[in-house]
Amino acid sequence: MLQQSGSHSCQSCQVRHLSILSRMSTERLGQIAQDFNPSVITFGGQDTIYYQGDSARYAYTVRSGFVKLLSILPNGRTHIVRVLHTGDLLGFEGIVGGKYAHTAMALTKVDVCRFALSELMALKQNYAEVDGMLTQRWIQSLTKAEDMLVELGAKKTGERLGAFLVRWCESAPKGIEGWVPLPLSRAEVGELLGMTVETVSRALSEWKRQGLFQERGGFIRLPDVERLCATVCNISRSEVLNVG
Amino acid sequence: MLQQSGSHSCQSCQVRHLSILSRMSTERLGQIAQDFNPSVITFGGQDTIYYQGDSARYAYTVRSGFVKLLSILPNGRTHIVRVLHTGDLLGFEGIVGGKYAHTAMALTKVDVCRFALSELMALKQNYAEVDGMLTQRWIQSLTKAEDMLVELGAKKTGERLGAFLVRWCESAPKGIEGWVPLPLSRAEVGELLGMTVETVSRALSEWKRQGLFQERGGFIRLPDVERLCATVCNISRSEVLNVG
DNA sequence: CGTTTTCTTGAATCAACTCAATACGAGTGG
DNA sequence: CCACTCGTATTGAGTTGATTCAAGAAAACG
Repeated sequence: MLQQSGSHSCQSCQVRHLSILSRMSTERLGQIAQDFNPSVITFGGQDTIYYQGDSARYAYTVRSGFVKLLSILPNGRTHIVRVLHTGDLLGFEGIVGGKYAHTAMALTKVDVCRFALSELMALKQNYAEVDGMLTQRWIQSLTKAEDMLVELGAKKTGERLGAFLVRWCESAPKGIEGWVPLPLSRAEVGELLGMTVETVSRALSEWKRQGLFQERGGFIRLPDVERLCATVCNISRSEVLNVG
Repeated sequence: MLQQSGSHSCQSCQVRHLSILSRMSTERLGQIAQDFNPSVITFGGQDTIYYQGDSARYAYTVRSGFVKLLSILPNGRTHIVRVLHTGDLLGFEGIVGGKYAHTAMALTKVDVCRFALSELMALKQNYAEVDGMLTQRWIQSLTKAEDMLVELGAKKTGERLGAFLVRWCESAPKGIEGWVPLPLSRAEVGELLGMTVETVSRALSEWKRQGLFQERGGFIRLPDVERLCATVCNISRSEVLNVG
């Protein structure tokens, strides 16, 4: 499934406040209309948005749904590098080296806004607001990647899974009554956190039994975050997340 | 040990070609002299350049020597996030959030060029060459961090160590006859790759016996990279433990 | 409804860790 | 120069956390 619904107007975009254009005034937005021609495209779950190594012509912003970025090793193993949702930018790394660094795959039905990298670069040069947002995004992605690196390098499986769940529930778009969508299979969680399906399943089952974790049709809930953190490594929430 | 040798001239800088100013013409360089006032500072091995969480006023470029960036977890464990050498930029993340994300520590005697973040940001705004270089650096660090993430998430200890050695020998400044400086203790290699001192030591000793790895006073050499890779990827128990 | 995929659970195995002891090397001071 | 220390590296033995292999149970799908 792949559906293209033509060019949209940035002015009327519902998720612009989450995008790299969030700092732009409405009048400035009008100016860019001629040089910036994004398309809105819809992908179905499991669809590939682009492939690792493909020559990169476009970058994308997620309008709705979830996307995973994965790195495929020569030996066939795959690792999920990042999971993206509304407002996140992907494919931008193409401006250095000209190739996509990962394969981007839709985890759910996904709406993206697609635009040429060349147009984005022009925008960055001519509009300080865009340049500032891009800078901010990179530093944030770098910080996030490095945080993950520390997770993988210095923590045990249980701690990693616990920290992941807590962070996910805090950052993902919330549903009702604390139920948060988690469009990842056990296997995918494993690929993200560097552990096997079985290990993920065992830990989640155990926490379910202890009333620390609930799940219903693709949504999850953590009834007692403090206690989960304590159980996982006998430390507080802030320590699990490594925040001051 | 900390020694400040006052402001230097970018024009006469020996390592400018490796820095974020590499793309600037000599005449353009003259223009920035009034607004850009870097200092050259020397640190001794083990000195801390800045601390994780400190409010960030400066960024630095490594002129010579090696620097480690480390993340310290609440439970006391530390993880080395990156090792930097000549030409690398550090501390730049301070422009978002205003704090350093890591502790930067000198592994050897180190010369850095220090400049105010505010000055760097002004430079970035006024000179497209600098902006371009920063962008490039940023994407490269992100790509590197994500590569490391995959290493930690999807590979076993031997594979990680092997890959690290090969990469190090390819990217570090070379000495004579293939001897490359490695200013990291076994413990530090472990902190970088998420394994214990003992595991690092065991693998290196084994490879030494097999003639795949040599070491002399802080310098290392890989006589047969191909065979090392072959050995590392066939993770047979008898080979690793040398039994049978 | 059966079929397929995903999830769970158990048992056995193994890689990597911890603990512990020894060896090496650099530096210090008698 | 040797004995002493201190930090680092090596090596061994035992333990354990996580994996692999395998078999059921539960969802999801057409």
